[in-house]
Amino acid sequence: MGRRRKPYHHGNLRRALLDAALRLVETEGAEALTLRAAARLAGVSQAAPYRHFADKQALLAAVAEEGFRALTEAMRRSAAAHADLPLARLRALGLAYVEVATGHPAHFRVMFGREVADRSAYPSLQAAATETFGLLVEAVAESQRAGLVRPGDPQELALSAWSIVHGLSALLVDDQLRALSEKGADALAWSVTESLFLGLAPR
Amino acid sequence: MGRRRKPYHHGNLRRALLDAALRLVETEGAEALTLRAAARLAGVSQAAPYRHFADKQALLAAVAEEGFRALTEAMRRSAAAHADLPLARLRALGLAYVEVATGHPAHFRVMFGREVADRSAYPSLQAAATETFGLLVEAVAESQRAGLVRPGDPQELALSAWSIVHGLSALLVDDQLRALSEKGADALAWSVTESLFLGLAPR
DNA sequence: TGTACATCAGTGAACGCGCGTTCACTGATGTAC
DNA sequence: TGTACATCAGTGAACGCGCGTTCACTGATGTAC
Repeated sequence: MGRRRKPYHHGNLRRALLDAALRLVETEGAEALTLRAAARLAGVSQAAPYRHFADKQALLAAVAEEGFRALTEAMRRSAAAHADLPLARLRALGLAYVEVATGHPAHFRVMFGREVADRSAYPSLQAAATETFGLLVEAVAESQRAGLVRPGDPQELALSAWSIVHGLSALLVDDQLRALSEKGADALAWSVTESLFLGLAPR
Repeated sequence: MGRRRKPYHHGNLRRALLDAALRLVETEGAEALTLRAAARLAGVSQAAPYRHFADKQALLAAVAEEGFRALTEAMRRSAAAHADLPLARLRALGLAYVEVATGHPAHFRVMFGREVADRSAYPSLQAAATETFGLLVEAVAESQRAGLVRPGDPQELALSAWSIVHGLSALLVDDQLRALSEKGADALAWSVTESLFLGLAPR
């Protein structure tokens, strides 16, 4: 009762800190993400985050994990549009990957960079990343069953797919292609997945 | 004449700072590279570097540039072993790329990361990177002339090649594949370039 | 060959900064009886 | 339904740190005459 403008307890500070961290990363880049800045943005004292995150690494790991979840979600959604076309599904996964990466470059960097030094200390982060890759493996296997992808260890073939879309994403995100091509990320992603299916060798 | 153990002038401090910076990056990672640490390692005062580098960015840019030069050199050397086999040359370039990256992970990160915020401020860095990519474009064009790579804009096809080897390199360097495969980097690079040539689709 | 002097390459001390983290604390909540 | 008390989630001040950068300086070098 009465004014509750500044309640002592926040309610869901963990969530609020995570949101603040995401906003910081999106708007000012990964190096702007400090515990103090996140606390500031969430409107609490600089010591408050320690009730919810053991240290800075833990916050970064949570941010990275959330990134993998969002990526997986976007890829799944994108593939769902091609329910009964295995190859189109596989390609949609790749295109979505590049789109998410270029749409959230700083977040992408946190997901893959060395900011989280020891990933094995954060099993749920590890799991989220594995799930993302799993989508590709599954789609490759599916396409193999339909005779649309050549035989071979699906995990090995999926790694090629992952490499090519991850590589393009990294080059785009790191602004390496600016001088090279005036094409948009989506056009490049289309061209690169084309090469992935056809190969460089003539048919 | 006399003792010259501690001459006032260093001789080639710029080079010494660059070497120190490289050693720091190699042994302790990119975040250990500070102007002060480089000065310390070179045995000069912390203000001395400013005679040779405008600021920290300039040192980082020089480190990155040196990385691209070494990469280009390694790729060239590697391709030279297959003088008259265009496709083997192309593959050798890719394998060398992955080998250099995984052999010098921290250096690789400085080359591609956002440490150097604005690459366009360092034309010679820009040029060094362009030269590296140029090797791939040239090798693709060469293979096309020999009928070993399908027709198409060589630059576009080379981007696929770059993406796939860069992606694999990035995933390896960022320790993303530990859980996935017990294969070595070279075996993965071999498998991935195989996919690049053959494509995923059956032949 | 000698000398005055401009220029260059270092020194050493200091600045201000924001950071991660710790600490003793206090306000709020919820549970046992 | 009321109350004592343990527990929890925040506060605010402080710590030590290493960093990039600036400044007035000094030692060394090389060049004009």
